[in-house]
Amino acid sequence: MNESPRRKELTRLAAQLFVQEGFDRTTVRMLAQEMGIKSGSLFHHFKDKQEILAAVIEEGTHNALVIARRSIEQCPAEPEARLRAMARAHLETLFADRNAHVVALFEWRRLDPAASAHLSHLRDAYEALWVEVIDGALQAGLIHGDRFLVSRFILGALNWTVRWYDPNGSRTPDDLADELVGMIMAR
Amino acid sequence: MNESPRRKELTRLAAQLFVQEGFDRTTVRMLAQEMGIKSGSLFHHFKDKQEILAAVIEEGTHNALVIARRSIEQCPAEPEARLRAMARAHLETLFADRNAHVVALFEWRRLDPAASAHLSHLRDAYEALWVEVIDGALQAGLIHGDRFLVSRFILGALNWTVRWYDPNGSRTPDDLADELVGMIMAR
DNA sequence: GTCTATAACTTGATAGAC
DNA sequence: GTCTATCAAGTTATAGAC
Repeated sequence: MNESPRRKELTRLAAQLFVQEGFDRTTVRMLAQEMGIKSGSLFHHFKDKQEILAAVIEEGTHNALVIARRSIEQCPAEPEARLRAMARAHLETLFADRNAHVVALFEWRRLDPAASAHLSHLRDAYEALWVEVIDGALQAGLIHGDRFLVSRFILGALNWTVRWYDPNGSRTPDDLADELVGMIMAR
Repeated sequence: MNESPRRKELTRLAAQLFVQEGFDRTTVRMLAQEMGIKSGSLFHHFKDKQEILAAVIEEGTHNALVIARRSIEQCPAEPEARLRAMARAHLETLFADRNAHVVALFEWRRLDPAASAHLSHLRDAYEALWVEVIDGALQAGLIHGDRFLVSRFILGALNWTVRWYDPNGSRTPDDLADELVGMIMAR
């Protein structure tokens, strides 16, 4: 993979537009303008528009995986702390980090089959990490339910925050994460 | 509002395509073909593409509201039954009913400001119904947390099922609803 | 690495006949 | 209510100069 600093910078700008407008409504002209170049020059860095999307989604998923791993390594080994750390990490990559993870979650369907197949191992690794942490919480009796469904519900609740959460409001992403974990914990 | 049977039928078909392809990628030619007419004829029924989206979203949100109201009227008045009924109704409109509610949830942002303003009362009424039911569950000590956040998390978990749930699998939408309610209930 | 210019095509929408 | 024919504008992507 091409990993020039220039390309990384352009990928970051693309992620921002993809979140604001959606992939389909974002034109190469809009991308070029945001990057301060003309639309023709874009294709020196990316083969086509699809490749820009793939680059954004790869970065977003990779970031999420790295940050989540780091978070659970650095936190106490208790199931509750690990669950909280995962939820916090997820919202951190969604709101505090760049927008790439949001694009990965909401525009995955727009990837062509080849790119999707190539990147699915990253997504699978991230979801496996979640299931692992949730398994720990289940075995500790902290939460209850089916491991698969619990993961899906928690991730759904977290992902949907993109649609309503206002980062300029009074609550921090960490507050949200803690509230969600509190909601599902047996008392 | 124009409510001819023909227009209703076309709206139903549009909803299906909007779910499959997304609003932006669905062209008026695709819509026309699905409806068995030519693209020019479409504009006899709808002023423009935006109006088709507005019609779909209005129907989807209206349906969701009607079905949810009926569900909690017909179920026992206990907080747990009502919560369960709301979750089941939500997934019913998402999967068993037509696709219009899915479009309402995932393509709301594509509405122009005028249409969004005109339809927001429907969405607000639906969300108010949720908050009402959740308030009951909170007061009964069935669940715990902030009423606003709990509503958002539950709706997020339910909405995101669209992205992973396979209606042809072994679980029914009702199973999902019950599992979700079970997950958040204090024991 | 960026520019200009443009090819090749698709888009939403209209006009007028039937 | 549907058709055909078509328009104007916008789309992705390419070619070759600098």
